Amino acid sequence: MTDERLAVILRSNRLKKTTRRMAVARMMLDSGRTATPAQVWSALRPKLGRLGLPSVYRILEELTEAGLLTRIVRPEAESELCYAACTADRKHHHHHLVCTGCGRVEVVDCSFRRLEESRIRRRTGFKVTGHTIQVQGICPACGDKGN
Amino acid sequence: MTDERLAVILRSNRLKKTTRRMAVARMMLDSGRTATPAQVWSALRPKLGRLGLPSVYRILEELTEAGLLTRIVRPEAESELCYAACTADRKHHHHHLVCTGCGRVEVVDCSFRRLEESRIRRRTGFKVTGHTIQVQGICPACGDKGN
DNA sequence: CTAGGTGCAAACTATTTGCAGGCGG
DNA sequence: CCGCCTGCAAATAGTTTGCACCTAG
Repeated sequence: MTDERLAVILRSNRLKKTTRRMAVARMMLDSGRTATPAQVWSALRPKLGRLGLPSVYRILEELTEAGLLTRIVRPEAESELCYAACTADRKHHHHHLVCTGCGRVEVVDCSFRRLEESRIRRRTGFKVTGHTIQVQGICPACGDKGN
Repeated sequence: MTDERLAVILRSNRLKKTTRRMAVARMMLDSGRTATPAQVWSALRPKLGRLGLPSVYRILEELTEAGLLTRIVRPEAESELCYAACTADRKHHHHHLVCTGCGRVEVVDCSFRRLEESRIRRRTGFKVTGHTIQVQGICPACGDKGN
């Protein structure tokens, strides 16, 4: 994504185009990988001079709110916040596929609703209102390295 | 589950049959609902006299290790530990269906592997190594109440 | 200019650990 | 009576908040 497009998105979410926001957004969008607040902080602090960890938390949250990022749950560290860029259309329900080797994130569209909801209702009587699917895997690059 | 059966499971996991462990296990098994450490603590403290919150954390962890409980992720409070009794066979891969009304937990067997893994591999090249599915819904009892 | 952004310090929350004393087998 | 169990206090880790100063628009 271009800086211009990014700036437009920030503006339409009433967020000023600041050095820190642009840097965080750039890093997340360009890497296509998961990152924790602490990881973002240590990656950007050298380049930005002073950078507060609380600012990183705030910015990641704002960018998520703005639809640029998404929260990722890593089963091995559920309690730690983790984000990834997500440029997929929000209206199109989808899931994230996370490489346990490098943190790379891919989007897969969702077949869960169609396939499972009626089956679950029939068997348990539960009316399904939502679901969270997080798929772990090894991306092609990491797979090649490993073998 | 009977107290005898419970005691056997504790013993086979090299855990002594103590008042606290039995009380926590009983509460979780009998309710069939999710509970956080703090909830377990406030429910049992009156009955047990002194009970340390750290003990509750330790016991919930041990019972999970012993296969009596399972960790539940609630999307609305991901960072807080939460457990539920899970008597389903571990070898039989399954998912948990959590009622957002009352915390009741049901088991649904897993159709994800069969249905999705090959599709994902074909489309993205990722080799799927694991997945977490948490389904939220409204149980029949809560549904009736609501309407 | 002025509202929003940011660094820093400090507060908070949930969780974990160390250890002295207690209790089950 | 030995070694696991537990309460308590304190430490930790991650996250959030308050506030004075700064900067984009």
